[in-house]
Amino acid sequence: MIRTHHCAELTQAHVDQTVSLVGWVQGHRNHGGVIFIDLRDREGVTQIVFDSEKHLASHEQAHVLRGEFVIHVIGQVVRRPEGSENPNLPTGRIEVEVETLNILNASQTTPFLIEDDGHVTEALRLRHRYLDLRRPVMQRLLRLRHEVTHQTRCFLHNRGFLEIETPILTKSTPEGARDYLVPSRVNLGEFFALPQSPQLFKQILMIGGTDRYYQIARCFRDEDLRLDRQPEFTQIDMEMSFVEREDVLALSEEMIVHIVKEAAGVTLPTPFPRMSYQEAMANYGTDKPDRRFGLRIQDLQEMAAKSEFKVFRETVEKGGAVKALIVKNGANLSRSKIDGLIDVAKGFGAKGLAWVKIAQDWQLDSVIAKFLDSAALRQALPEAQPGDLLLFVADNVAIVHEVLGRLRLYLAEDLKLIEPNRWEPLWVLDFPLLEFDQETQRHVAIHHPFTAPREEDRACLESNPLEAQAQAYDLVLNGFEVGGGSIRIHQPKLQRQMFDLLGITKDEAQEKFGFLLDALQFGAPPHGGIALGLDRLVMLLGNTDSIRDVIPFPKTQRAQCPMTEAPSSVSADQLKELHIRQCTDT
RNA sequence: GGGGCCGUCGUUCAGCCUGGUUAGGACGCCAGAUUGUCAAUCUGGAAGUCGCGGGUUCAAAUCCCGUCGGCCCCGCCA
Repeated sequence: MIRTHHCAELTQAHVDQTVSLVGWVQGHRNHGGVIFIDLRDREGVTQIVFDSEKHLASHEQAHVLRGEFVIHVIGQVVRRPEGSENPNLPTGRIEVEVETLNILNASQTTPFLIEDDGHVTEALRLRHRYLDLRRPVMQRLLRLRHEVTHQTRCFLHNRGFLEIETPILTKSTPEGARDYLVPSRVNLGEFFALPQSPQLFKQILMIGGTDRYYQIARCFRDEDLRLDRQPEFTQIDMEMSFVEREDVLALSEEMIVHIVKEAAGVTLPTPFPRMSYQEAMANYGTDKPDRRFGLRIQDLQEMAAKSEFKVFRETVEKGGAVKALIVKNGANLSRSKIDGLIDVAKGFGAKGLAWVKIAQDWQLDSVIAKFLDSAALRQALPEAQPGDLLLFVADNVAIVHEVLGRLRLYLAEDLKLIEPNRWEPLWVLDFPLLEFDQETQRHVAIHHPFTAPREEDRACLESNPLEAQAQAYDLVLNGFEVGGGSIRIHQPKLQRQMFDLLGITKDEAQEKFGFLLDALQFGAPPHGGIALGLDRLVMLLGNTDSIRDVIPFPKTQRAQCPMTEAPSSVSADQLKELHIRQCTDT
């Protein structure tokens, strides 16, 4: 070993020892007769000193050192002179007087400084990710991610789960996201698909008698990117046999609490609150409510129906909805600020945004005040008080929820309603099984086609399938969907019925999912599971605002890697071997 | 496919609205000075096709059009 210690290790206890350190030159402070350098490695920083009076040769050598040179030094640990300790550094009470300097590698001047608060554009960071990763912030996030996966493995191992790998080269499936395709040279004209999730394999594993499976599984979806979405991402994927919904919820809740506590030191409030999908939509306008702040959506249907305000009354008469947000102490917002909110609401799809300031004694201050009955409003909104601002949207229910749901998040950000270090996990339950897709004029599964309906809804699958509820559940943390799962269909007859409802013919079903239908006929156990979004979870725990910060080598929004410049064109020979011809449609 | 913001020395920003000096600051870089710094300091210096292309104009970093790239959002993400 070249080194005897890492760069965050030395303390007063090591004084007088001769040590050997390696690392990167973080900065140099040249005082003439003495040169200070911060030596950095993964663990931290130690100050090393080149003193011309003590070690003239190494001091002479040290003049060539520049940022990010890789060096090896041997020297004595000494206590720093009185008054020159650095309390901000764990190693700040000591330094190493260098006797021998060995330059292991030089470095060009870096395109940006290796420091946490360096203002650098992300594009440049990604192009030189090897430099970006040297920053302590990134080291911290890499380590956090490792801790999360490590704790996951510890927990699930102790609960009897087996870690099992499933294929990366697999079969394209018709439903869901776009597949990434991989041509097969051996089977010309045919393609593998990269898995969107290991869904079918984990079900097959249950049928294979594995009982409890998990995998830190890479998943691929060829869809557009967002700040919390990458084309390849990682799921903590798990499945259990002979379980009901409560079993999966209980075990995954316990697991999350364990991981988050052990990996990040965060204590989540337990038990996790639960909310139906209907409740989430009605109160928060989304299926992933951020409950770190209030600002719940208020229903004003009754009041609006009787209102003299034509927009409200006619909306109700036409079957629409009228709902509102109560902005606490919002009456002091300026008119121009409110005009800004109106524009924001329009941007979210609203035709308009009515507003009312509640003044002293429930006097209403608004351009529509004369149409509104203060007493009726007061009765409809028991939580509202003088000093508050009311924001109304009247439209069809879907738009009202969309607009108020997004406006709610906008206001939380804008008015700084979210206290830091607050954690709000939430189970969202009772999802509908199906929804009707106007575009294709057919039913589509809300979760996926293998999700079981509630037992009591089996009958209405035939008569009124849109009424059926799924045995599905989502885990929401601070407004992000960090997990989802369901109890699966384990009876072939029900699975066929489901495919029928989705408009998948028998032939199609057999061609695409035949192996599952076959397997279900040979004694498939009841089973269910869940998949957690590892990247999103680490992003939240790491208190960073982009999924790219917790993926070592992420893609940009155009799904490219700035460092490797993937994807790239390939040689004509490679294509020829695969019998692939490129056509350029213009 | 659509909407929004952004692009200026190595980096990060100002300048652009209201066209007109030599495009400016900070950090970094280079050279010199300096024995207790840790955002070291002091002195001096180098460094810019103003993303790219076209247009308007006597004159474009600045106005207009297009295009490329980055980010955010809608669609999409069973």
